[in-house]
Amino acid sequence: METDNAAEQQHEGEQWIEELLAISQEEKMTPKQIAILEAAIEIFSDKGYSAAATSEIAQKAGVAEGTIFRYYKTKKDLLLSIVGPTMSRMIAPFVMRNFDGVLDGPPESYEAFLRAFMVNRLEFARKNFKILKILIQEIPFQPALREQFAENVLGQVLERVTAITEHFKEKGEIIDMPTPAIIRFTVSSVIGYLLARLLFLPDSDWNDEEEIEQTLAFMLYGISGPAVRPETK
Amino acid sequence: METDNAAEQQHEGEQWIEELLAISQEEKMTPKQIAILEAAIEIFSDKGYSAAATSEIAQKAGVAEGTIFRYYKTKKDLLLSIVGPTMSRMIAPFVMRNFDGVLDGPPESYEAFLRAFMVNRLEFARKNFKILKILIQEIPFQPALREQFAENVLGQVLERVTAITEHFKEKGEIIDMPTPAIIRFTVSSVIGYLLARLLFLPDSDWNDEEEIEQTLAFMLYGISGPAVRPETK
Amino acid sequence: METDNAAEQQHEGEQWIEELLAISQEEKMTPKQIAILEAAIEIFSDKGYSAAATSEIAQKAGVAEGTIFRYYKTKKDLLLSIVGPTMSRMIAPFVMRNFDGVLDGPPESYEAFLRAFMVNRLEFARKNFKILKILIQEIPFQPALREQFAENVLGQVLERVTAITEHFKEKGEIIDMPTPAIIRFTVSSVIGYLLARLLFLPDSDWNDEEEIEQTLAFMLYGISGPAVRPETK
Amino acid sequence: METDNAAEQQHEGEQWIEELLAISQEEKMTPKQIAILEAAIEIFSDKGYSAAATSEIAQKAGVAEGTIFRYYKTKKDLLLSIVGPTMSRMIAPFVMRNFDGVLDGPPESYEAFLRAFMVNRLEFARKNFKILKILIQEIPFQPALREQFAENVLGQVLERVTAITEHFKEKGEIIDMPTPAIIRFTVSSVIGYLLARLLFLPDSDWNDEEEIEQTLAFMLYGISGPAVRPETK
DNA sequence: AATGAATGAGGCTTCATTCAT
DNA sequence: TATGAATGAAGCCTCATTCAT
Repeated sequence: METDNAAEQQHEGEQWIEELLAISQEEKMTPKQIAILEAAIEIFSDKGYSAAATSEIAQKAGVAEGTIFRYYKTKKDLLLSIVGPTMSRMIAPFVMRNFDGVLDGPPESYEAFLRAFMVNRLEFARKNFKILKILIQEIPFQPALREQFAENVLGQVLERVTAITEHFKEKGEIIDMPTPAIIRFTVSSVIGYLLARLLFLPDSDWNDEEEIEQTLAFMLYGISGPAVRPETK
Repeated sequence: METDNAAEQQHEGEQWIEELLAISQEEKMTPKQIAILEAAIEIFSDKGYSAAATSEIAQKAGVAEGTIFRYYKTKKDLLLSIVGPTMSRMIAPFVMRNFDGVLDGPPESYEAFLRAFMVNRLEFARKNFKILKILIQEIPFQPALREQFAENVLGQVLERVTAITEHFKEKGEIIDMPTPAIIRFTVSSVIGYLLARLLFLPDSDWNDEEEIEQTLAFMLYGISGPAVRPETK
Repeated sequence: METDNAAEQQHEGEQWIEELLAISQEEKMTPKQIAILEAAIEIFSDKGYSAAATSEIAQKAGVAEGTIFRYYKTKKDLLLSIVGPTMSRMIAPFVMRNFDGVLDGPPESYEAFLRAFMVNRLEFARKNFKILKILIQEIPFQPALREQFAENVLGQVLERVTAITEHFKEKGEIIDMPTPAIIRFTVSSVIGYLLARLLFLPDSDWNDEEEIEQTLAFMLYGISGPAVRPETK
Repeated sequence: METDNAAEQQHEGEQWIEELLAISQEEKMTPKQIAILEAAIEIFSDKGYSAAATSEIAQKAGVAEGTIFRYYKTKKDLLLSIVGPTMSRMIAPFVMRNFDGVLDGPPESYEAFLRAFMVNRLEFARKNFKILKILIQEIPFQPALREQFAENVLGQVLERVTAITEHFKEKGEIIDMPTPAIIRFTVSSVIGYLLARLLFLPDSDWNDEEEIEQTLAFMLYGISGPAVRPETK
């Protein structure tokens, strides 16, 4: 964590590099390849995939134009090499048993589960912000991405999340409403927070802990005041 | 409503044309100009602004490529001519007094207000879905759009919505939480519904009335079940 | 003459219009056609023939784009309609007997002839400056113009000027040097003055009468000073 | 000189290439870049800058159209890269001390100076004829060129030439007439010769040495014959 | 006679990709 | 392995010219 913060302060927004370095050791990436990815993320994120020029990426990476195409057959390959693995890591917690890494054991309560989930994914989103931006921008236009997304997220993740949701519904912690709706509500709320936090107002003073608690309270109890709460009549 | 649905079935996703035709009568658009806009919306929405070729737009519109540039000085002009006016109409209800057109009078309750708002904006989003998609995709890359968005939405709309929210907070219909957070929660939930309804699963069988009621219930009372509701302990 | 000066002061550099109006009465030009010529001269002169757009000419002339092509089949036609007649008028004095209009009778002396010639052609060049600029710019690129120029100037004019020059050579007023060289010297000197006067330094204070006398003195006696004059040794 | 003539006969009008090759060795031009310049000079000179198509230049140079833009960002850049350096070399003799390269020492007489100057600049103009043609054609329309011309020629050269002229005026070799007029006379005469020699009648049989002497005689003593020479009366 | 909407060929320029070094 | 010169297809845009009104 401390080294993490240090890295963040050194060059804000490039925290993804630690993840990438981990991969690079496994997959034997050369420094040039890393530089290319780093530059590509920056420029894809800034200008969009279509408007980004490979020549500009090469320049920013400090390599020759041709070098990019030694590592990635096409520009689209480069894009997929960036967002593909991130997509896998994005949904990693869901495909592990018992949400390893998110929860150390089986979640005691739905609230605890949601809280752990938010903390964990906020951290992830912060570290991979630029890549996620590229992913969101390009999913509508890249069938390859859409497919991978559909298979993984709408396939595996939804299945897993549905199971969890229904588990807590049976335990009475969640009201009796169609599971898809419940998932939609929670996902909307969490993503709403992430977008506000990282995209729309990244420079505000955010008290993450407090905001997460408020968002949790909203998801669980809504925003109705005493005047309309049935139980307080 | 019925004619609306008929139109939808005729050519799905081109409902915007009725809005546009209304404008065309006011602003005297020629059939060719309408065809250009129609084609541009389709192609921008499908491939993204940067990846869309003016030659393809011309072909789809059934005009010569040069004709596009008689009406719009540049490709970017064409983009702005599409999303600019839509942006204005997007926020139109917020800048009217008492939400004319959304509510006939001042809203009796926060719930009634939210319900009217959702119905109204869902209708709007449905009619302008492709343009809204273009708008969302391009806002990050087009300073001109960002500016207009910041001025209008973050300027006028937030001010208006804040006032309404605080009005109902004072009346006790909304719990005592920071207004920005409350706005974030409601906006997230509404947009979450719109996206699921129109973008992610447009082909599902949606019972809009019921979904809206459920979303309202979520926003007001949350998803906690009897096991955790404080008052039922 | 007085009206002439008045016109000059009204809008400097458009004196050609009087010549044009004279023609228009003969050739029945409509006001629109005159406006087109006027605009074309301005724009051809400013940006060059190739870089001038017919649309800009139409706009400046206050006519529709198509109207130009009712009077002139092509853009090149328009050019030729401007410079062709001016070319004829440029050499007009040479093809008249006894230089009518330049000299009232046969020239008494070579000096008198040169003086009258300079005064007369300076006046002409001043009135037709923009057209002459177009002519000089385009002669290298327009075979039609080159042909007309070769036929008229190198044909008729040179013949006439040669005759005059040799007439005065026989009378001993001009030294015994090849006639082509003599013509070259005088033409260079006269044109050199015209260019300096009208093109390079049009805003200087010019005393035309004095400058013409000095140029005459140069042509006749050169610039050698007493130290090298043979006769003054 | 002989090799020079040989080159001229091989491909007429491309003598500039020797100058360019000298530069290319210093500035490391590739053969393709030289071919592009060569083709551009030819075509700009033939059709004028505006009417020249980069596609035609590429074809004549034997390269792909895109290659031009690797070396020159824009078509205008290509133009400036051709005429800019030539402009510098055009005035080079004037900015050197004592006219190095034109005169070996300080000029003994005004006549000797003028003779050396004519020989030297005729040689230069012959070698750079096409580029000079482009320069003259485009100066009125290219502010960048006009500026450079004004700064260099009207700035440095005039100053230098004025000094020389006044030097010889003091020595009595030049008559007492305003210096600007004297400069105009000489420049007109020299340029008149160059144009006749290279532009108007390049195919005549020219005896350069004799023509230069005659032109010198004209500049110094004029064309008046014995009948009107004051001193011979 | 005059218009101006429409055309489409052609202009300049960009850029992903290749390949000889 | 890495380079970067070279490519040429494709992109955006201009403009002379036509033609129905």
